[in-house]
Amino acid sequence: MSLTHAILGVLDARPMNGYELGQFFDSSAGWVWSAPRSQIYPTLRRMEGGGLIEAERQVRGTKLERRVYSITEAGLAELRRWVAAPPDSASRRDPVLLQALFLDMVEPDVAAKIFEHVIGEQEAVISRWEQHAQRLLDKDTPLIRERLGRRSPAEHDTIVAIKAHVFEGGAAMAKARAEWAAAGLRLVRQEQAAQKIGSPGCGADADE
Amino acid sequence: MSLTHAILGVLDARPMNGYELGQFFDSSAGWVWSAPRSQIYPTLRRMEGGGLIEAERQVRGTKLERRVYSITEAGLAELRRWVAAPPDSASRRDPVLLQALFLDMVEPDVAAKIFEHVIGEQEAVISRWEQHAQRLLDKDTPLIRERLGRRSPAEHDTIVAIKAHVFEGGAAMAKARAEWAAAGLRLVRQEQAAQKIGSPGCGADADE
DNA sequence: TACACCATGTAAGTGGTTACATGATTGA
DNA sequence: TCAATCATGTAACCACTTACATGGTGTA
Repeated sequence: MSLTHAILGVLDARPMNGYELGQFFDSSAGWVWSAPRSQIYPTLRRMEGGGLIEAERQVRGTKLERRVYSITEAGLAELRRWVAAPPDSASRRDPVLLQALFLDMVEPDVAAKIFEHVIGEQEAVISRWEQHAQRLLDKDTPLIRERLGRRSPAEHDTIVAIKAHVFEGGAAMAKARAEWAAAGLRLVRQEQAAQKIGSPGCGADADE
Repeated sequence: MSLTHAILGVLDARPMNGYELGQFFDSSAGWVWSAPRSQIYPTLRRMEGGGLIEAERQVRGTKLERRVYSITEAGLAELRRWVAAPPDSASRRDPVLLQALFLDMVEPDVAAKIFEHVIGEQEAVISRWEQHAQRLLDKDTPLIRERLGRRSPAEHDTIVAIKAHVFEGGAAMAKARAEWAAAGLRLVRQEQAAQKIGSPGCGADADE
């Protein structure tokens, strides 16, 4: 139940309603975890039932009600317990690796397109993660300010260093993936070249 | 529906029954994708219904029946279609990054233990992926032999190069993760040291 | 005859996605 | 008054996990 803990971690920075949480998870800040609102609202109700968070009803205008949730002592304890527990190594399935496993079944130029697609995608991901890491180091995101406001100034540098490190990690993983795809691209380009030389019967065949 | 395609990819090497597929997905070869048998059997039935695979009933002894599935022309076409299609970039949630995001909430030595745990775990993963990559390059796994048996010898080196590249990719991702965790460990160790110097009141406080 | 392995499933539950439903408030 | 945004949900579905159920076969 990672969503529960993601929500606890956000509400530890400041109280929010479901709508705001949804916006947050949609933003780049929520890149590490995300959830549609249809999952957020029921989860909040469940968490409230479990005593991890508590709601304060507010009314905008005359009728529009919103439920602003804050983390409780029990929620804080649960968050700390979960953070300190060894992460369970669930089998990480990777659809892209699975697809690449069968790339020998298609023409080299099709395989090349797949790798190029991955490279482009990952490059966008890298810059997004890195930008956010920098913003955190600069203490320049809406949430980090609020979060730091509740902590002693002596801790501030450590806190942003750890949070930024997570986003640098996301960038690092994306880089590894992009480099892997680039190597794959070189691999299929070689294959493509070998095919061109081999096919018009201009001699010098490899293994026969 | 990645499991469907994973199964198609395996059955393209040779016909198998559900039990064998289960064994395969449990083995290191199935590290890229896995599924419990409770998911495999219904999926096979669905795929048979869809005409992607066809079953041959075999009887061992007098009563024990097994259904050996082979890929059909339609299945092969679907596999090729899926392989050539651009991978959809589903938001990749990462529970470990999420957990690390809140590591500032616990004592530095607890955070250090988490990072150490990740490092140890990833190192085991790296060697497994790398070993399998090497076995593929050596054409030395049960499945790759059967797979190559159905392809022209001229293709063999390309095929194993691509498949091995996938496992090298898995290793590369795990390495990136291990390095990230190692950097995280250095980060919290620094913090730990700063805390020790700072706490007994021996002066030289940073930011005040 | 007992144990490891072969073989195929069902059922209940979780976490997440997609689509749909409803209505209030604010500002151009 | 119209559109964008605020606000909270329900329903159906999908992929996957965990637990349970059943029985045959080969061999020590």
